[in-house]
Amino acid sequence: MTSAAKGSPSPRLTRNQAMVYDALVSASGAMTAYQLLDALRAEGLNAPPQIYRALQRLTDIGLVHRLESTHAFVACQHGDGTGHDTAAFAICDDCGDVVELSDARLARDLRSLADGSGFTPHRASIELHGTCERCRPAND
Amino acid sequence: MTSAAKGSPSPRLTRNQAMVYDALVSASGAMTAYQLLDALRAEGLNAPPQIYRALQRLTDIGLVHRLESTHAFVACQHGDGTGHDTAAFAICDDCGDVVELSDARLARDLRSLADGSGFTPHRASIELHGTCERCRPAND
DNA sequence: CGGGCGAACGTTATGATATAACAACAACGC
DNA sequence: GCGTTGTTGTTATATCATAACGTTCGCCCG
Ligand SMILES: [Zn+2]
Ligand SMILES: [Zn+2]
Ligand SMILES: [Zn+2]
Ligand SMILES: [Zn+2]
Repeated sequence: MTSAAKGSPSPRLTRNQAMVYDALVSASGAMTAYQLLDALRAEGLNAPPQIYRALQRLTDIGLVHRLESTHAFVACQHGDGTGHDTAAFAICDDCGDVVELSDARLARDLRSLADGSGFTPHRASIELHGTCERCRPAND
Repeated sequence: MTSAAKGSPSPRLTRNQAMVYDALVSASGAMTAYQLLDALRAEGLNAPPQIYRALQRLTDIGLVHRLESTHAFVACQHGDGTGHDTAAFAICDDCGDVVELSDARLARDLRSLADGSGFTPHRASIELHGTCERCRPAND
């Protein structure tokens, strides 16, 4: 029924989880929890916990990423959320567009940098703020 | 008088800014704005805007960094806050300790990764969560 | 000296983000 | 049927951050 509940490697989504995920996929960029709530009131979601619970599950299984620097959430741009341990996000401060970048070299550098100080990383949050290609000519 | 107002390249700090900065330097790790407020009530700071304004100025001039993933603030560990455009933070989820890492290779990789998608970065937020050296044996 | 002016301050109120807690309900194995 | 487990809907509350406004401070210049 929803675009996400089919034959993916992820566990099946509940109704609320699918609604939130579909909203994020339809959106061209990131959305905050309360933007999602506003968008989904018409479909029966009324209160923050319903949104945050769905987002928690979706981020746990890797279908959605949380952008710490903007308190927003974005659908994973790598299909089903499998296979990237170190993702970086390029966030355009002009238009809000978000691109998910993945790079093995970056992951390796981060790991070795952490190792150098005896740190064992479990997760990383890498967010670049700046201007995207489309917005650059305008404010050059 | 304060530890920061001397012959640095930064402008002199006001009384409130110095109080907040000193509190962060004294703290071994990061503090949230409201933790700072609680710590500085005895010295006359009463309301959130006083804290947030000082933090804004301190982060603008590079003496303090904001940790997006924990909504906390930490004094720059590179002396006076000059000369690092790409800092990464290793945050121990066990003890809260924060180490500021700086690496030219990481900065270069990030820049080339962004360039590859036409993105012009202005600032980066790189935060690693995990376990620090001292805490690792305990929960291995 | 004494305005004039811009930055910083103190205060009140409010906005934005996120979670605790609990009762009702559905799904499943037995 | 019946316990177990996880999801749901709901209310209330906690946590993080800023708007707005009048006052005071520091400092330059006439
Ligand atoms: Zn992804
Ligand atoms: Zn843009
Ligand atoms: Zn620093
Ligand atoms: Zn630790």
